[in-house]
Amino acid sequence: MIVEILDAAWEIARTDGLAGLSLRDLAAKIGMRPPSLYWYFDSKLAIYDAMFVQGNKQLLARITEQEWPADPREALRVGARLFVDFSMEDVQRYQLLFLRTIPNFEPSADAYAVAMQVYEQMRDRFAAAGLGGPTAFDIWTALVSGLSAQQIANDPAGDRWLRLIDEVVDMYIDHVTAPPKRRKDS
Amino acid sequence: MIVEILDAAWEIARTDGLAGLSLRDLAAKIGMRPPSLYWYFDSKLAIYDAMFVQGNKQLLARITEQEWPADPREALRVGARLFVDFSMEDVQRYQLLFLRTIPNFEPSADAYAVAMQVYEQMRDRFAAAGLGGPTAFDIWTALVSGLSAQQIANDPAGDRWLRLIDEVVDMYIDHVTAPPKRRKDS
DNA sequence: GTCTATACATCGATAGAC
DNA sequence: GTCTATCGATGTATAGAC
Repeated sequence: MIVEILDAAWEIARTDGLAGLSLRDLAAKIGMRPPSLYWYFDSKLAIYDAMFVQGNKQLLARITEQEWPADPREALRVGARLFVDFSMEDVQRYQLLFLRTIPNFEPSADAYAVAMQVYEQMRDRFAAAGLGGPTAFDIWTALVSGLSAQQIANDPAGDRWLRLIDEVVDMYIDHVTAPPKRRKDS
Repeated sequence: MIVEILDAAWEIARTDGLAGLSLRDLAAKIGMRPPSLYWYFDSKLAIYDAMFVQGNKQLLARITEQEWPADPREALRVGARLFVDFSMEDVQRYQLLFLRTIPNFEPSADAYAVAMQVYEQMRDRFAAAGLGGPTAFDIWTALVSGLSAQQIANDPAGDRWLRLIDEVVDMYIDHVTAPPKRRKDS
């Protein structure tokens, strides 16, 4: 039953926006009365919390199922595409997982733990490719996050930033594999 | 008076979230009754619209006032820092201007025109630095957008991504000034 | 310009019967 | 587990007096 509720919640979020989700509509969509929802969830925020977990688990599954090329360049391309695709697929899910947009909602400890699993999976996969330390990884997350954000905000139905992935990956690899340069301020 | 209303609106948004803005609270904050607001604005969305314009004008002013170094590398650093600083300063403003988070709100034509001015200002300044065409600019906006997004989402009070700006700019400049390489897929 | 009064919808949540 | 009934708050918006 919980699964049905969450499915309906996602569906409503996709049409009315994440903040547009109401317990009335949610209950109606599954042929229930609003109070019945409280048998499954303590509050509306608890529903957001469960959706947050669900979304992160979906992403985690993608990462696990993905076949990861041994070549670092190819691995990065695959990883970036995976993330941007996942974000574009469902903008409301993207908002819930990666932007702080619902007032008073922050993931519970349990939910946050799942999000951390996603982060660690990506970081470990990144480290396995031998592509540098924590700073390099922060730059990498900024690149992927930026491509997603621009794609979703400014060309949600197109591929204006999606198609830049290969070039960005090349830029990034050239950078992290280049010999360190003296800069005037160092 | 309009200015007072908008000031109060921003203040409420900063404490209750952008979506948490209510005409009741807004009127109360400036010693008015809710209906009086309708003398100044046609609706609540019109208030968001005015805030959207205000925020974009603030950013436009920053760009105009900024002293822009002649050296492209320095100019990019300054530009990136300007944008990330501006975003971090007021997360709710960042949400309103750059994320689509309020259900049913989209900027009016007039408001959108101001946003376009910002975009064109940045694009022209970028072109003036002789740093390449439209694709290069799209990559640049993705970089800056990604640094902002990560900084705000994951280290709002720190500088974990802010301090990566110099390195990212170097990476970017190395890329756009490098001789084009043959890639295996080209 | 600002008010009182109020309409009217919607919301999250609880009590308690079944 | 699900319901009816309902609370109390909140929301945007309008009519009309002053």
